[in-house]
Amino acid sequence: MTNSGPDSGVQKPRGSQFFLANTQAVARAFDGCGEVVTLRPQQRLPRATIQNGGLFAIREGLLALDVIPPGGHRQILDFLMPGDVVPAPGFVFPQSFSIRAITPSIVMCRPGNGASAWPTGEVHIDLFLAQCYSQLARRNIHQIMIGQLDTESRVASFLLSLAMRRGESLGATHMLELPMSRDDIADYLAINHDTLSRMMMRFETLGLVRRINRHAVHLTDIEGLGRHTPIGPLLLAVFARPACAPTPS
Amino acid sequence: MTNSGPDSGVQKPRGSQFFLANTQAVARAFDGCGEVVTLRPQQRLPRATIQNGGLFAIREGLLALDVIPPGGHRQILDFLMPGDVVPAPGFVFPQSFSIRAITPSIVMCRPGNGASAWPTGEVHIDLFLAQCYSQLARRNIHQIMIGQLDTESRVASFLLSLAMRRGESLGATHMLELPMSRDDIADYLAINHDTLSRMMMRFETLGLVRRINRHAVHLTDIEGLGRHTPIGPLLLAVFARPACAPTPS
DNA sequence: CGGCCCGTTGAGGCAAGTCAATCCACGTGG
DNA sequence: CCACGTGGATTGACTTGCCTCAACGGGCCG
Repeated sequence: MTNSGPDSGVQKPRGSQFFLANTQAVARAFDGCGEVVTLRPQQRLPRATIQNGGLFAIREGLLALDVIPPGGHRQILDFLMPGDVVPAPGFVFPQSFSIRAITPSIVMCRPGNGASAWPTGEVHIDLFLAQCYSQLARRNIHQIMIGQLDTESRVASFLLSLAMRRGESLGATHMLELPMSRDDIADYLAINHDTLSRMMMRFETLGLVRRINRHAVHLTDIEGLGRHTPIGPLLLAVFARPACAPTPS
Repeated sequence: MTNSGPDSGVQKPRGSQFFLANTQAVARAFDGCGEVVTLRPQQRLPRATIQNGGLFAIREGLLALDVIPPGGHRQILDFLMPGDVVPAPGFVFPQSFSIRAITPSIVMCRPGNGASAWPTGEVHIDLFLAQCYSQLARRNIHQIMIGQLDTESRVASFLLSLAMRRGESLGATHMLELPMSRDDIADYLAINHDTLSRMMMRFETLGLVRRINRHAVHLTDIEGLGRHTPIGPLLLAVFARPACAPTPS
């Protein structure tokens, strides 16, 4: 891997500017064509809304995309942030899927799945294709994390990817909020929360992170964390920019 | 949803007819706008082709979508069959991803990712949105399989899902070809091939399957297999129809 | 007939899961 | 301002399912 080294920090200055642009573009595209839902923590999008199909765009807040298969444990497929767009048709079995707010959130819901839902030829559709690809890319990475990394690598990858998604470029150190509970993180990483806790403690004794409180950690050694995951480059490629969005012409 | 209950068996006569229709629609949409590549077993799509981006449609054969992260093991994200369409932008890190033929295959490659690649307003774009959603749905299910099922359930789920994808509706018994190697299956299920082998043997002694030869098994007790996976309804929803395709109006 | 590759077994170890106890942060009410 | 209760987080002891590694077997092809 060529860029977990010292030069990996070389900043592509895309981060927050692009992020903002993307979020706003999404908001514009959804404007006036669907309901806007406000959610309080732990509240879910109404099932009816989900079963209507369509697209969900995150306007504000942090949310979790949950699945609870019949007779199974909860699993979190993704954490959603402003600018993310999730297509309902990906939820093949709507009663098992839900979108749950972790912090107070605003979600825009746009009905209709096909291109016909948009005025023909409009750029919006490219935007949503890009979002769709982005979702796919994230699932692919997540799959790799779950499928072949051990606990240590998973946790390190998670912390790094979250820091990357949070927008700004990464320095040597980074303050990271973790609004979600340990259970949420554990369910995202497909490990149990005891093991997660042990691993976080281990990272602390290794001097990689410092716990501020329940909902915030200070990543004191980004590069060190990077050495604990084999997929640093992949994470950068997927999470360091909000989407494989088309460059606006 | 309405189709997990006992009435879910109520056959939407989707199976093979729809499957054929879908495959043909995809072929038409790709016709004349990109190269057609023929692959022999274990051959991969040229890296250059993948890095060009665009979409890949399977015309014939069985293929595997591989990832080999830098320094990691091979992982198979999906098995691809005729009618499937995979968007390259999902491969965030093209040098890690590849499309490999398992049986002799034909793949159509269409350049361009955005809607602009298609004549505006054409139905094709709906078709590909649907395919994109279908990919997403499959990744979601796969995630659940890897993330929370034990070995036994994974193998049972795999056998069932493969039988479902093969088109026809399932009876009490089913002849299933397994053109891929045990290693391929193991890498798809994120278990090692020793464990997989043990599990297949176990299913045989339980009377659930009968091994015909290296590349074929007879599923002698579909319902029994179903009792070994908690996610039967999910599998049906995702795999029993080729895609969440738009109903042609 | 012989070699090779793929698949099947077996023995043993370890990482991670389970279960249960404890700790701590935080809010509440006296 | 402090005792108290609650729920999340941490820790420890124990168990186990799966991986590892190594040997064996059996088709398949030259």
